[in-house]
Amino acid sequence: MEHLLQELNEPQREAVAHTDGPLLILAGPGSGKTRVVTRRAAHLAATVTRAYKILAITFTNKAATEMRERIDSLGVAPGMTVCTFHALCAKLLRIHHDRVGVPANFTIFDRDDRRKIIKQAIADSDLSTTNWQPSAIESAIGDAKNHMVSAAEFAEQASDWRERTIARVYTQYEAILTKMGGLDFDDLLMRMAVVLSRDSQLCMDLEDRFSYVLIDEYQDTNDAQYLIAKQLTQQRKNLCATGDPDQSIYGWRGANIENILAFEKDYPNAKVVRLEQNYRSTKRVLSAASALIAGNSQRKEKSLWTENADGARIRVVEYENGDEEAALVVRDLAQRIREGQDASSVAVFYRVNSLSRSLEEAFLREGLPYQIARGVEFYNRKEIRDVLAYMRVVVNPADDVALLRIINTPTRGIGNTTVNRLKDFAKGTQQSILEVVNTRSAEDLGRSAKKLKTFAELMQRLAPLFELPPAKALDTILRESGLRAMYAQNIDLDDAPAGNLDELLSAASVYQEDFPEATLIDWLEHTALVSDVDAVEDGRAAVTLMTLHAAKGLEFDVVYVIGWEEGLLPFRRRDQIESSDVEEERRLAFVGMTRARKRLTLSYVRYRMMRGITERSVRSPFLDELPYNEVEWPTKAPTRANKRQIPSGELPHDIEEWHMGSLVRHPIHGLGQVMEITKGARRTHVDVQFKNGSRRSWVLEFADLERVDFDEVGDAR
DNA sequence: AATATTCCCGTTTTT
DNA sequence: CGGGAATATT
Repeated sequence: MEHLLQELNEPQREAVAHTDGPLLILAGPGSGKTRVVTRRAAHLAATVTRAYKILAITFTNKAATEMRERIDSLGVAPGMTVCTFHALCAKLLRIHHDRVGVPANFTIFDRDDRRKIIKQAIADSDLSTTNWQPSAIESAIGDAKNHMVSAAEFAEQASDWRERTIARVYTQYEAILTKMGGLDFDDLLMRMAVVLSRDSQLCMDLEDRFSYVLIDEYQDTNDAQYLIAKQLTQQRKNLCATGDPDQSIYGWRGANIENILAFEKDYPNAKVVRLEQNYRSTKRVLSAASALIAGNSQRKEKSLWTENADGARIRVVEYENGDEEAALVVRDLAQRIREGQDASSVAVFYRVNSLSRSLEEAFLREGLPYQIARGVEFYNRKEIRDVLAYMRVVVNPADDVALLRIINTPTRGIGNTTVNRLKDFAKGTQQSILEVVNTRSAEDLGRSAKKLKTFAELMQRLAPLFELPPAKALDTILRESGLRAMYAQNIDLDDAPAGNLDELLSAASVYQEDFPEATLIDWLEHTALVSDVDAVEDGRAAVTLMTLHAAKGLEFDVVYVIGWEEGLLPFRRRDQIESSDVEEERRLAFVGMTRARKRLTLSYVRYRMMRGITERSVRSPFLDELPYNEVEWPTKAPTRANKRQIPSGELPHDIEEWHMGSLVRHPIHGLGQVMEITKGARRTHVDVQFKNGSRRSWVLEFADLERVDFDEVGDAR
């Protein structure tokens, strides 16, 4: 087992060699975390325990797969459990369904399903979706579940009318879920956390089953996940948490950075290992990123260092507008690629997806291959969801969401009127829609009674499929339902649905081979929880475009991060006075920067068009936090000859902080002072007295003015 | 029931 | 400006 401890630096070795008791691995970017985690798991399996006693939990399937593969390659006996939090909970809830109080065949509802049910719940509560936005209610409920607040508790705590109303919808939402035998993603975690806190015997049994627990990306855990981890390791405290508070970027999704920050308080005798040596980036990249993140107060300090080369200075570039930015960034990276840089090791990151459009156009114009990393897709395609809906009803006939999807797909003459009638019959009863169809008389069902009968017979025929292996069941469904025929008809060259169905079929076959014992329920669960089928293809010779969030965990030789502007990089919603969480935004910028191995370019524009409106923008204050000498600052605006740049500034550049007395600069009139500023409902006017004697006024948005810091006027930098 | 039109809304999104 | 969804049209 000595080889597991080879080729490690000192803290890495310490972490790998640690066996019993709590361990916190604070892993800076590029510090070899995965290597340490996998080695440690292998080491445990070889020394103090057996592989099947180890549980490794990740957040994404991708991470789980990678970890599993790397552990396998270390020559560990098979049997280790490596899975996502959600998959773990789904499995455990399924096994212990009677103790939890959920049906054994519960369906996992995804975001789409959830939205539909929420709309239903809003309607059931006699509210209009105009006044009560489904998305707002959805996030309120999701929030509650992240904090393990049940509908009843929510209602109890509700202090105003709005909250009481949301409580009503939440209650109704839960009622619908229960009736349908469904759990949403948040439920998987919440139910598990709740059952563990009530059932100490179960905790002990599970701790017996999994003696060593390892959690990756611990900074991203929410309250439920935190509790699950805690309860799974109650007796022996064999919890190893790895992560980096500086890379916590999912606070808005319920992740609680305190979980990792307070780890030592939760586990007082915890061993803490800091992985600070970086093997990825140049010294310049690292010091710039470090300087930026030092601006945060909520952190566990690390001093990142590297033996890598100094590297090129970080470039900060100013462009006139988004189109120019896109065009010139693409031209710049095209040049790099021409010089021999591999396109697949080049990436462009942005804060919001909308910035990808102009980039895409630029890539197309330049004729350069690119790929946009957007997850989901495959299992979200209509044809895939159609088939899966059939399977869902087969497995769980109470699943009305799925049933309503397929009742007229392919079209079989069952229209809205009929469907509404069915819904009415089912409402307020414990009957599912399918039961209504099966039990109501022909008179009740109305004109479409015959067609409903035919449909009911179809479902009757499909019902026994639930005990068949997935591929076989899938094939039968495709044939019997008429879906295959339906999709065989339209052969769009673009994306052939029929081909996707075949792909799904082969995925089922592969699954079946991998897990010969698996049932349709397992396969369905798999499809609900594993959706990264066609995420980013690596190895393709294309430049990668993605959001900063999506970039976490990846690395590229050459990185561009665009849109370093006030309101966009520390993102601020227009209607929000407070910028949401500047520290999290700074971490996001940090994550983006630390993806770069060799070259890093940050850009901002003077005018940014968003939602069809062009607005004057102010460069991100984050740029001012970068170390002055490590950065190649913009010298002059490329298309504005006589515009002087401010290389660094301490004062905020926020347009909303313009007030009387502000010093400004105009390309023609030169230096001036704001004499008057009037905020109208739509436009803000400025009146400026210039040093050269002229006095002018503009609408601020269109004024070619730039704010100047007081101490820069004398400073001829 | 399929298609055209208008309307609305706008950050990130591991499962 | 542009996508998705609700609504109107044939």
